[in-house]
Amino acid sequence: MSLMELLPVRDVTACCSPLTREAIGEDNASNLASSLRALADPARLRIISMVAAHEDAEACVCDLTEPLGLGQSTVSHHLRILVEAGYLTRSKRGTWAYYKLVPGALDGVARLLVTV
Amino acid sequence: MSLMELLPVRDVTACCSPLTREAIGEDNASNLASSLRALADPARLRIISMVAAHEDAEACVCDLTEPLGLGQSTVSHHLRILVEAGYLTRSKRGTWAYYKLVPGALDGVARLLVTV
DNA sequence: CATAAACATTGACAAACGTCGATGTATTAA
DNA sequence: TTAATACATCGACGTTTGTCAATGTTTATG
Repeated sequence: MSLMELLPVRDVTACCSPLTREAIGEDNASNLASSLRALADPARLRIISMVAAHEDAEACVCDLTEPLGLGQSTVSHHLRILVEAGYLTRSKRGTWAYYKLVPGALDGVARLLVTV
Repeated sequence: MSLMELLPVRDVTACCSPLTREAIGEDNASNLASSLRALADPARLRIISMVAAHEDAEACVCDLTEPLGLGQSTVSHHLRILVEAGYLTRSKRGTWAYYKLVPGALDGVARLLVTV
């Protein structure tokens, strides 16, 4: 178990000014890189997109496994990364775990990339 | 030498609609993931930021090596990834290689992440 | 031509990553 | 209580990644 797993979920929006506005510091660069690395995977991008497109804008693991063409444990793994990075929330109801987008999380990282 | 190196530099802006607007396809997810993976490294984020902050908004390898605290070959490696991903251009003058931001490249990927 | 400078490329290595199958853990249903 | 379902976690694996030292390449200079 790494240290990262014990820390609270990352708040992507609480950071620095846009990347090209002023020279980014070492720590902010590492944080932003972590946020981007969580997004930089085809399966995880599709998960985010599928969650957003799903009714009530939430989805359980079972909704994602088959369309992704990945094993259940792999999907759980990706969801975990997205939750820890602050892009998704998890709420358990019965035996199901429902995942939702965190409002503003994607916009927060997008804001840091924009140059205009 | 991989196939990727022979292809023209990726155009990040020529892609799909925002990630959360409609379900992203498999190919678009892979392409966007590649674009994000190129950004998802602290050294490369700092390179982009330093190039933007440098005078005339361009910098050579020698400008970057020391502040990054990385070897010259490592910096060249990162620059290569950023050029191939379409974020930087390279122009050689004399023995120097000058790197500049590709206008709109960062905004293109930011646009795909934004939800509003 | 010979040397030096700036950069690219190669090869090697350890660390991180994506995937899977197997197992563990709640929760519901019979 | 037993069985089944939905999901998380673990262990193992092949692949990719970031880094460096060494070498190759190009351009300017003596």
